[in-house]
Amino acid sequence: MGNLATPFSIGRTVNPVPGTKTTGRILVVEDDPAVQKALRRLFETEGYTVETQSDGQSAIESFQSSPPAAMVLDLRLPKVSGSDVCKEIKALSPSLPIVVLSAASDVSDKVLLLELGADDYVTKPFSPRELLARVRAALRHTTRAPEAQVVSFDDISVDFKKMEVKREGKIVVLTAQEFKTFQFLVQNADRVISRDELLNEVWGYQNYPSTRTVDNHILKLRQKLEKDPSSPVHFRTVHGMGYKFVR
Amino acid sequence: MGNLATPFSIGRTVNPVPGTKTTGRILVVEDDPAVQKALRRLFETEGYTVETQSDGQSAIESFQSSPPAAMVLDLRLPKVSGSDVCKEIKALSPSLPIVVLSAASDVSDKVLLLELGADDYVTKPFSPRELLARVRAALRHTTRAPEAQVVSFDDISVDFKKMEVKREGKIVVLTAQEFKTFQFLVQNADRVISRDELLNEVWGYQNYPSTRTVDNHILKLRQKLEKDPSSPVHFRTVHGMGYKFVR
DNA sequence: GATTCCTCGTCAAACAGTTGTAAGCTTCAA
DNA sequence: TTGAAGCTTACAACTGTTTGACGAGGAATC
Repeated sequence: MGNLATPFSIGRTVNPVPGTKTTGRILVVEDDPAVQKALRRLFETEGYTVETQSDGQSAIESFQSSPPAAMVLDLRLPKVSGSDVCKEIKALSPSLPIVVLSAASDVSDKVLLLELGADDYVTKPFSPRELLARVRAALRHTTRAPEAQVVSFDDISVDFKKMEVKREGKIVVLTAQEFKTFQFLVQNADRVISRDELLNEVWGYQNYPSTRTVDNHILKLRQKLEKDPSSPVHFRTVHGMGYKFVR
Repeated sequence: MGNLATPFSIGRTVNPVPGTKTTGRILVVEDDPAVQKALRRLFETEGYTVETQSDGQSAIESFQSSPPAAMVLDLRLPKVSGSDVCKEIKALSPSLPIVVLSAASDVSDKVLLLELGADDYVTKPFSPRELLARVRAALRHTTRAPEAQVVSFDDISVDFKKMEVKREGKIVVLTAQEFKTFQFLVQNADRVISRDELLNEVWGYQNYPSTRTVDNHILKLRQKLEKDPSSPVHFRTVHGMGYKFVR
């Protein structure tokens, strides 16, 4: 199910898997409990994980302890104003998408938003769908990595845009999950990857199946892509550790 | 504001192609230093080179000494007005994309903009993402080879200008939404496109229907354009991912 | 080298999620 | 008021994923 390339696993850079669903953790900063609740529901029903904070100070702390995939920020906040939160966070992490909620009067002032560094905004009262759409758009644009679109090796070539894998010139049909797994492995070639990591990165937070599931997907990939699936060359097992993809 | 995502803004297709390189030099003409700074940051984080000028006179001089790839121009400028700058530069170099920043009151009449020769405009306050999108779109105009106005395949031909689709020489009537969907798919042929992306790009922010709606439109397109709608050749389903249009 | 414990590969049934389709509803404009 | 477009809903049909069982193969210990 959902996945997102959690861009922020602890202390390591992970290649996001593009083309996956845009789920992930969203930090909602809003002081009105009613709105907070509504926003939580809105995003959760769409498969996002939601963290809420009611004031600017805790928002920044939360951001620092575990950066979310995107942020929805009310400009009217107690203590530290939303504007300051926005500026501060954008200074720390320019690529983090921030969508600002504001009263119409807040943004009457020329280009305030631009100066804040916010990516987008909706004015209250806003349509839930519009907010959703904007958050999605914001996420999508940052998620899209300008990575190689086509990778070839051996007699195999992969086109990530088309989501197409060829072997000896013939198209090999991979399922969505197989493809995501393959893509992650390819983009992390030569590195040993544990089942847990695969589950985290390819499957994501939402559902977390057993490690046997990973085995099965590796099995399928071997069957479909290895010359001799019983003695795999590319999809190597690292006993007691996980798997390693070698070109 | 016009809907960015609709393929019909300003008489031309906004085709958000992912992976498009966003490089080039942008000349920003803006007198407010704060806004100037914010714009610089906005574009620079996206990989553009930015040159700023604070008044019309220097803008024109800068343009003449080294023409940029695109221009962002505030209408309210000291000395020479933005309008005059726009006219003058468009006279010198009609193909240079110019996106105008204006207060809502300035452009009460769209005709004005046409007279100026501006390619697009955003009114303050604007969403940074929107400005970015419009500049990108404007750049694509000139950067890209002009897109085919007529596309043919199989026994189908589409004339995007006329908004006319023919099958076996006979006109097939598509509704507006069907046509937009079709157009987006055709212009992103071979790429797997998720329902979310379609909703964002074809439907846009203002209304954001359920993903089932997308299915229905695909259904209609298949019925109208596929030889055998029950085993579609062109409008392919990519299970768990979305759709892919193949010629 | 034999024994034991653990990990991994494999399979097919059960389950869950996704998509196709039709029918009804809402909206908007004529 | 009516009709067309397009959105929503419901559900069946389908496809892919997960699980659990079992045996084979490694690793560690003696």
